[in-house]
This record gives sequence, C-alpha cells and structure tokens, in this order.
Amino acid sequence: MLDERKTAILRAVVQEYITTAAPVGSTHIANAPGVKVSSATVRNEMAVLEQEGYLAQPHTSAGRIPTDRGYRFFVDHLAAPGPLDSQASQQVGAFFDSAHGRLEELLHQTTNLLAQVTHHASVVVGPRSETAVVRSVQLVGLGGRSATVVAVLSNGTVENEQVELPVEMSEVRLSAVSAHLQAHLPGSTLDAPRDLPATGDRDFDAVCAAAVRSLAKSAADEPVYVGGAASMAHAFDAVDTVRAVLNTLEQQFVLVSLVRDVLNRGLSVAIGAEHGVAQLVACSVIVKPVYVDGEQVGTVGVLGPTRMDYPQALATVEVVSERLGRRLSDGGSN
Amino acid sequence: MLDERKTAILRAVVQEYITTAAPVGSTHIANAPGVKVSSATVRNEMAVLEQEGYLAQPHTSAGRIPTDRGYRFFVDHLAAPGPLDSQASQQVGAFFDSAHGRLEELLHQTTNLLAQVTHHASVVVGPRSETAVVRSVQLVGLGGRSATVVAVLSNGTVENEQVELPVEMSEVRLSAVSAHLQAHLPGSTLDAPRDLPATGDRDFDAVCAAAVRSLAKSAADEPVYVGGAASMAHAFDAVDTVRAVLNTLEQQFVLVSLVRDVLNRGLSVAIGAEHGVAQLVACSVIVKPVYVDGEQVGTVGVLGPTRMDYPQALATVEVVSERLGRRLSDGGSN
DNA sequence: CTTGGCACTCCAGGCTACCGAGTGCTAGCC
DNA sequence: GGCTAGCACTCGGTAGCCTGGAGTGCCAAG
Repeated sequence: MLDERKTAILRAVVQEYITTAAPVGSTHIANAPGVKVSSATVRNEMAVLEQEGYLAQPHTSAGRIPTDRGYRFFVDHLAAPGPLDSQASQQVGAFFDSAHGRLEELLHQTTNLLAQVTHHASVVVGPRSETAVVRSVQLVGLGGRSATVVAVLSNGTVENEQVELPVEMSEVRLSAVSAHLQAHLPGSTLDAPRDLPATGDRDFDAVCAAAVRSLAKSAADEPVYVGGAASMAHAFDAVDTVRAVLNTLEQQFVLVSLVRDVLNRGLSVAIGAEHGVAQLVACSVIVKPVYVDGEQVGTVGVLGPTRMDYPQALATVEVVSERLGRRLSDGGSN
Repeated sequence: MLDERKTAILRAVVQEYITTAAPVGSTHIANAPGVKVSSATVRNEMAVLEQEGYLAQPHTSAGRIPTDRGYRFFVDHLAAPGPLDSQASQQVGAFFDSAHGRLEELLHQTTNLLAQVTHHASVVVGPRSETAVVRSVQLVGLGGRSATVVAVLSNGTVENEQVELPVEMSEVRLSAVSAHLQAHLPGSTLDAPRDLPATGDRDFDAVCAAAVRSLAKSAADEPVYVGGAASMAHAFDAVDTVRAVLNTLEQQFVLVSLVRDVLNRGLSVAIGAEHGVAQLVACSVIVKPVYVDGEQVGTVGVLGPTRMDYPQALATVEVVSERLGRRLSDGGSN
C-alpha cells in the first residue's frame, strides 16, 4: 500500500496525463495542488513508484506515464465517481425524458448517448431473452417449407426466427400449429420451454418442436449495440491500434464475452491487459449492469483508451445504467 | 472524347495508381502494356489530360493522379466489370450456400461478406416494409398502458413496435383487439392499411388505430447495416479523413439517403464529390439494387476510397446482389 | 529526510544538403 | 507533322547535424 505522499503524486500524474497525454515530469507534479514537496523529492518518489510498477518511463529522461497498475490504483482508491458534470447530466436527462419506442431502438440510442457524452466508444448488451416468460407465440407460413415463428416476451422484446419446416404444410394446418403453440407455450421460458402435449400427429408435433427449437436458439444470443466507434480515431495516433480496435468492435461475439467476463469477475472497470482481449490492450472498459426489478436485463459500458477520464466515465455509465433501468421498469410508460 | 492513345494512358494511370497509391510518372506509363510511345510523348499527352481535368498533379514535378473525372471516365469506358476472381467468387458462393436464418441476420452477414471480399466498408439497405402484405398481426399487452404490436409480412420480415395505448385495457379486451386486427388487417399493406370496420366501441377502435399507426411508422424506415468500417483506417492516412468517414458511417440516415440518391440518379457508381456528401468526398460508392421477383427489396453496396479497384468491386457487388436476390426469392429454402 | 544544485541523457525540431523522380521544353529525326 | 532523345529545372523526402529544453539521477548540505 502506498503512503499518503506517493498516493498524492500518483493521483497528480494520472490526472495530468489524462488531460495532456504527454509524459509528466517531476516539476509539474511539484507544483500540483496536494503535493507540498520539492521536485527532487517527487523524483525520488516517482522512482519508487516506477519500481513498484505504478509508473513507467517511455525512455530515460522523459517524464512518467501511468501503467495499467497505476490506473488500477487510481480507480480503486482515488477516483471517487464524483457527480456528473451538469451539461452531461442534462444531456442524459433530456435523452431519457424523450426516449420512446422499442427496446432495441432504445438500446441503440443509448449507445449514441453514451458515445456523445463520454467521447468514447460505447457498448450496450441487451437482455438475453432465455429467461423471459413467453407471452404470446405465433407461427406464420411463408410458402414452401419456410415459416416464421414470433414470440412476444414478458420483457417486451420480440423474438423471431425463420424456421425450416421438416415437412410442407398447408396454411390451415400451420394455423392449427400456431394455435397449439399459443395455447401451451405462454407462461414458460425459452431456455426451458414447457413440453407440449403430443397430439399423436407426427408431422404436427415435429413442426411444433422445430418452432420451439428455433425460438430457443434465437433467444440464446444477446443483442449487442456499439456506438461512437469513430471516436477511436482520435484516441490513438498509431493507425495500427485504431485498426485493431475498430476491428474488434465489429466482432460482436468478442464484445459480449468481454463484457460478461468483466462482470463475472466482479469488476466494473477493466484496464488495459486486465480484460484479456489482446487487441484491446490499449483500452479500458467500464461496464455496469442494468437492473429492472432487481433482475439484470443488460449491460451498458464504454470503451476508451486506458488514458481516459475515469471519474467522468464512471459517473456517466452509472447514471445511464440507472436511468435506463428506471426507464425500462416503467414499462415504457414514462 | 479522348482518342485511343489518351485513353490507354488514362487507363494505365488509373490502374497503376489504384495499386500503388503513389503519383505515377510518365516513365512507368511508357513501359505499361498497351502504351507504345516514349515517355516524352506520354508527358505531352498527360499535360493535355490534366488540362482537360482527367488528371491532377499534387505538385510540380510529381507524377499524376486521377481526378474524380478521370475515375469516372475509367469506370464508364474502361472498366469492364470483368469476372470476379476465383477466390472471391468461391467465398461468395460458400457464403450463400451456407446462409440461413432471418432476413435481418442474412443482410447483416452480407455486409461482412462484402467487407471481407472487397476490403472496403459495405452498406446493405434492407427492404422497406411499407409495401409488403401483412400476413399476420398480433397485439400483446405488457402491463399498464403499454403493449407490443407484431406483424409478420409476406416478405418474411417481422415488424414490431411498442405502442402506448390511449387507454388502459384488460388482457381479455386486448386479446379481442388482437383478434380483430388479425381478422381484418392481413392482406393489406402497411402504407395503406385497410380501414378496419368500426365496432362502435370508442376505446376499442382507438386502440386498434394506435396499433396500426405504430406498425405503419415502424415499417416506414429502412433498416441499414454497415460492415467493415475498420477498413477505412487503412484506406486513408489522414486521420481527419478516417474520422469524418467513420462518423458518417454511423449516421444511418445519411447512408440511406446517399444510397437512394445514387440509385435515383440511375448510377451504380458515385465517385468522390458526385454523391454530394461532403464528408465522403474522398470516397466512392458502388451500389446495386437487389431484386426479388422483379421488385426491389433492398440495396447492397460498398464504400471505399476513390482510389479503389472498380472492376473488382463492381463485380463483387454485382454478384452479391444477384445471389442475394436469388437467395431471397427461394423464400429461404435455399 | 528533504532540497538545491549539477552533470548527464535524450527527444523534438530546425537547418542544410543531397538524391531521385518527374516535368517541360527544344532540337533533331523519321 | 508528329515522335523522341536529351537536358535543365523543380520539388518533395530523407539523412545528417546541431541545438534547446525538459527531464532524470545523484550528491552534498541543511
């Protein structure tokens, strides 16, 4: 653990570096508020902080830069989430006051909101529908052996999937299947759909089963929304880094597991290498689950360079997650 | 109109520049196949081509670069779409052979396919559902005054929208409304929904109307999918350009009107300033409508630097649009 | 333990010189 | 008359050199 003076110095380095993006030297720190010693002393302390892995030097005779570990200490001990600055909070407020429409649309918009407010890329993972209760099901033929199965879930989302029917079926019989599904499926969840009573008609039962299987599959994956990817073009000057990050942002699968992984480890911030996605070592991720009635329905987060304004970003994510949860539990009747 | 020799020189310049990205000088051109004159003659001809606006010089004593006009001539007269190279065509084939699932999913994947094959960003605009015929409708209450209305359309898409009910309604009555909708709406289109027979019950009719209105609204916008945005990081070395382009790619509205606009003008290629989106002056767009049974259901396109391999990109877009149309008219039954 | 002082390091930026690629022009050739 | 070889000239990019400044580490004194 760091003594008070080292702490103050580390804080000053991080804050300075976050705003200037240039290695910071002992003289700047000595002048910083909260540090009452000379630059020589600061130098000594910084040497120690470097040895202990909190700071790094790009080259001899350059200033210091925080390491991942330095940022970690900063967010754990020094970055009181602090109140959101008033402009940002107003922006968030205005957004949620005027938001409306479908869940998917809302999540997508949220992504833009986060990107605008934080100036970083943002990620929103929608609810996995597996555990939501089915309210209504419908199977509609599309000619030939294809059909669409649609389910409305208790959380307001709609799952739909195209089904390849095992056998061709007349409109009329499909309607019967639809009715059968509608009669028996509602009330159960898609990850463990209630067993449908067999009718004795093999084709009929097979179609039912196919429909249910499709729905379950479709409900298993979580929708991901990404916003503000363009901000990454600012964030780094190395083109390679930009490219790697943008590429990764397009791989929804990676994003979902990244977010899930971070949450599983009980973190709300993953800094640099901590999150384990090699292409994103230059980035930090801040995530926060969204709760509705005590149940997690999704996650919001931002992704920016490790050198990001953590207090501000933490506060934004916090507020957005909270407001989004509130918005969703109103059932949209806001 | 250009004489044969100028044509050959212009072609050579464009081709060379497309592959090297560096201004090309008279000596290179003189050695190019199809040009049988000395570099001095080439220089004279290039001076003329520059005067006429087909070529430009970054600075005195540098090689020449094609202008937008030069590219335009190239694609209009010199770029036989040519056959897709075999690896690409195999990739496309494999994709469509194994593609399955919902329309939205398919379009989204198509976006990735195009990006991979062309190494450029790609845009796919989905069908506007306004003119599709309703197959089935359903209204499901979500508690309070909110409900979800879902419609399955003849083209296999599913439209769903959240509705704010004008009055609160019991489950049972909502079911009645749902049944009413299902009884009368199918068969008409969402842009001109059939008038529902009035029941005399004002609340009932109001809820019906609200549901239909929501659906119509939701059907009016065209889904847009973008892929391969990361490739833009390669395409330009000016960070500002990358940023501007990425930003624009996130504005779906701009994309849709860009695509529509280009098609309306009867073009399939818009080069640089031609498309009128200021932020994309450094880009060219290649678009192609997708037809199913003679009707346009969407558009596929790629967006890359003006300096792109037009023959290859044209061929790819052509093939993908054609295969996608074919795929969709099978009704998904491959 | 702190601090002022000092010698040392190293990067960034400005300057010059130079090389090479490319041009435009002109005189001669077919 | 058109083509081409030759030549003088232009100009951007790179390499080398230098210098100024910011920063460090260390030491000796308070």
